[in-house]
Amino acid sequence: MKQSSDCSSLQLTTTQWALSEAETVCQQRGVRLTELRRRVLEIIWNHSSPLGAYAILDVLRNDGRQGAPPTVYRALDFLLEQGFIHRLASLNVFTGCRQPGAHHSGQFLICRDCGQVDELSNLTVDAALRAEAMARDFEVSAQTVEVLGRCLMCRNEASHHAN
Amino acid sequence: MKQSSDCSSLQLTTTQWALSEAETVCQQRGVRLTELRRRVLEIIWNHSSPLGAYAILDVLRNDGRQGAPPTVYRALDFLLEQGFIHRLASLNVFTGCRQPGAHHSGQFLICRDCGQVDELSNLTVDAALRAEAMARDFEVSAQTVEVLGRCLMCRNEASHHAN
DNA sequence: TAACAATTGTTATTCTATAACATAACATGA
DNA sequence: TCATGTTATGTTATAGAATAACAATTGTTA
Repeated sequence: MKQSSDCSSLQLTTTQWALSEAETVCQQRGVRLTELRRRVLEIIWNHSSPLGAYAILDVLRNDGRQGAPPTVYRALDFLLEQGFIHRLASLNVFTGCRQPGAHHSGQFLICRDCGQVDELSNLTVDAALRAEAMARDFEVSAQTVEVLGRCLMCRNEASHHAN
Repeated sequence: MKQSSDCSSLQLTTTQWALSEAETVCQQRGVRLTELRRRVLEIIWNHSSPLGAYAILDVLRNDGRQGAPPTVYRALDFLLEQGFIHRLASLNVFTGCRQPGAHHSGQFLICRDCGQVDELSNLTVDAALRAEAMARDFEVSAQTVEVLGRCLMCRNEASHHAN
């Protein structure tokens, strides 16, 4: 069994942890985490909330790198394929995956105010959806589970400003 | 308790049923199901699979009606607000709601081959997501639950062509 | 080094969605 | 009925998201 390192047990930022995990997985799989791909992954993890493709492109251009949309989308496609990031369909944004390389679909709580995302792995949800699919002879290839709402901090903010 | 009519118990097409339900709900709410809104709802229900906004626009233009994107999007916004249709975020398409007016989020099985959609109302999924949210002090405003895959018919098609 | 594959650069285009303002239809009270 | 305000639609332009197609570059391997 592969022993996966845990973010909290090391003296690393989450970004550093994510990058080194990605390096490891890529080596194991014989695929290349190029400078560009690495940088895009870093940009995503450095940001507190998920980023859109064009926001990532802006950062790349700030780096001094030349680039057009395909540059970003190709890197994103790679990172998605390898399971290093997730795409949130309801917002057209990308966020780092907490179980890199696992190729899972993921479930998300998304705050519509601050944009922060909480990634869940609720087996009940997953199992219930698979059961529904099976009952209908439906072959599942991907799940999109995104819960939009407001986090505690933003609710407190809002009620505070209301006074 | 309001007695809601059921599609299968009447000699109506599903489209006719959906339109008359919408009429009723609009009257109850004092909002207007205008010719345009009614027609957009009809277009969506008449089609076997969900439609994108621009596909709907094409149909409207075929009707001879003049129109630009905002024409369609405003009608869609109204229908979404009233709970007569759903938007499938993973495909950027719109599909008729089987419980019109209920303002629920819905759960969907979407066949990536034929595009057909099955709308679920799985309480376990809903409850599990709400529980996760509550545990994190997260206030839910909408759920996006979309399962992408292949329906039985399309799987049979595929294996048949493979021979 | 030659040849091939994988990656990135570049230009253009398609698809999705909204901003902003003009016009038309509807409702309401004087 | 007409003046007024509101709601809905028409219209033009643009923003935002994603991909097609081809060129140039880099990496790898025989």
